[in-house]
Amino acid sequence: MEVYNTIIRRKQTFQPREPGKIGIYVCGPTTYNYIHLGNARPMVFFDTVRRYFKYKGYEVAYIQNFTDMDDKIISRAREEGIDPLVLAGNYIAEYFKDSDSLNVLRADHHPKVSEHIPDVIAMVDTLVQNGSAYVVDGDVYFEVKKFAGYGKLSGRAVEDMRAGARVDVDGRKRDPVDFALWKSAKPGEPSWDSPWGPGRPGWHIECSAMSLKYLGTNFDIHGGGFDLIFPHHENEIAQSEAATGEPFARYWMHNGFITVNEEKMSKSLGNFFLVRDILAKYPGELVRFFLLSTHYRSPLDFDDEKLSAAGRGLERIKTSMRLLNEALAKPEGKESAETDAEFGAALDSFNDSFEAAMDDDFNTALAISVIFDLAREVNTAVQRLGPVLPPSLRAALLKAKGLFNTFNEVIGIFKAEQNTGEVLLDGVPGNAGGLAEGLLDLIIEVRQEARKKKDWAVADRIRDGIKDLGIILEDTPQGVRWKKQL
RNA sequence: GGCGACAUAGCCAAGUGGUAAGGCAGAGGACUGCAAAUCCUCCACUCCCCGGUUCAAAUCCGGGUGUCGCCUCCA
Repeated sequence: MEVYNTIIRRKQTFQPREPGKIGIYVCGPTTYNYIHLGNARPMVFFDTVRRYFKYKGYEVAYIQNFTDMDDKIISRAREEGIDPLVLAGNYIAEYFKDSDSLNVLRADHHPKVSEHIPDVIAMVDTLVQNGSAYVVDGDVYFEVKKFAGYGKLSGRAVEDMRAGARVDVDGRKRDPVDFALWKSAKPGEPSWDSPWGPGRPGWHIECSAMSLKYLGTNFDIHGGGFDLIFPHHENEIAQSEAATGEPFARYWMHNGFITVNEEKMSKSLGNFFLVRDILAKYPGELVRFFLLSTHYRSPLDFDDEKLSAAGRGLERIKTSMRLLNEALAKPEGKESAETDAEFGAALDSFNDSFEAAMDDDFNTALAISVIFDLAREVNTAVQRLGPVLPPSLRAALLKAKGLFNTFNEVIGIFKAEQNTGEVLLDGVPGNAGGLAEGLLDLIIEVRQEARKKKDWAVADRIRDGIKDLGIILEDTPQGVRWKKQL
């Protein structure tokens, strides 16, 4: 399979460090707020990468960190008058609520900086000892000019960076491009003891320390958003390779941005959408589907209309699943001569197409188009079906169902239980749901009686009225089907 | 200023040398009491513009225009 590697700027045949095993490290959020859609893209995308490798039979170690200690967390905690780690912990809990909604599986480890201070200190110490870093008044800086390969990921020359430095130079640094490994604590700031005095880790060092701890050197995939290429990942490479003397990561994968009105969505621009707020209006699977419907390296513009349009497409796939299950529920009947042989044959090609798409740098947009092709094929086969199901068609439908499930295992856009089309009413679990559904069944029954009497005025009034409440009724030869409006 | 990415129909979006996937919207038809859902048909002589290479280019090369991003915390 081919994977685009940022460090060489082109696709490359993927070869894991060890056959059959893959280690992935993805940079997670700084937890001082709820996550926004821009954070969700790498979560969903790399989750899909991980799912696909598993599907391919690899043993995957998937690590995603939380930055639970940094300047923004400290200032936010100060505003709210609570302990920074408590604040960060709260948002980590909220993070998981959102990631669950997006069908993102838990990582094998979710390391936090605050719990890896000894690892960070050991690494910084190594860098100081071997001359890659220097200490100034309790701060420790990495000396960029000591690392010959600096700039290899982002394709920049150190000279250019000096020329373009926009920020006031910290006079204590030997060179403007040097960056902090350890920051001494100002009065009142949380801190840990270290050989250089009380302080806390710089931003970049945590990812180096934790990825190396869990995955070792030269691990397979390091991922994150495009904006992390420089300086974050560039610095990670420098400090990691300077510390270990070995290659850091083999493949660097970076997802493109979510934009709003063609502008980058970001916390600093203030034009971000919280996942939480989007989830209040749209199902998590739809958000996930939307995020995967564009190739991960392309920018993705977000607005309600685009999400809705994607929703109508997703609905088509779900409808197909529902029709498929309805057909499978029919009693078995006689083999009919005209059973569509092409159907079975067409099915065979879908799995190959799906894998080919995913093998080509995780082309989820193309992979999803294969799901649409499958849906059409299923719908066509089911369309002319009578009251009974011939055995050969049953076999083919079961095969199609297996394909849907396989694809879904990777893409993760619907939950298995939802395949039947049994959609729960909004926010009414348990008894209340039973009540709501009971009322719904009753009103449908009444409407059927009206239809029997050809009282179309009453029948239509019920259908229209119920639609305003968000329930769509569909009359079919087999009876009435209802579903929640998206 | 330095570095980089992208430009495909009304919209979203695949496609990196062989003659334009898929989805949404739209038009017509089948089905339906009418709808909905579903199916069938149609919907880019053309891929930002201009040159070039080639038997052949949306795809490669050169130039131009436009948009976006990184260089500062950011996924």
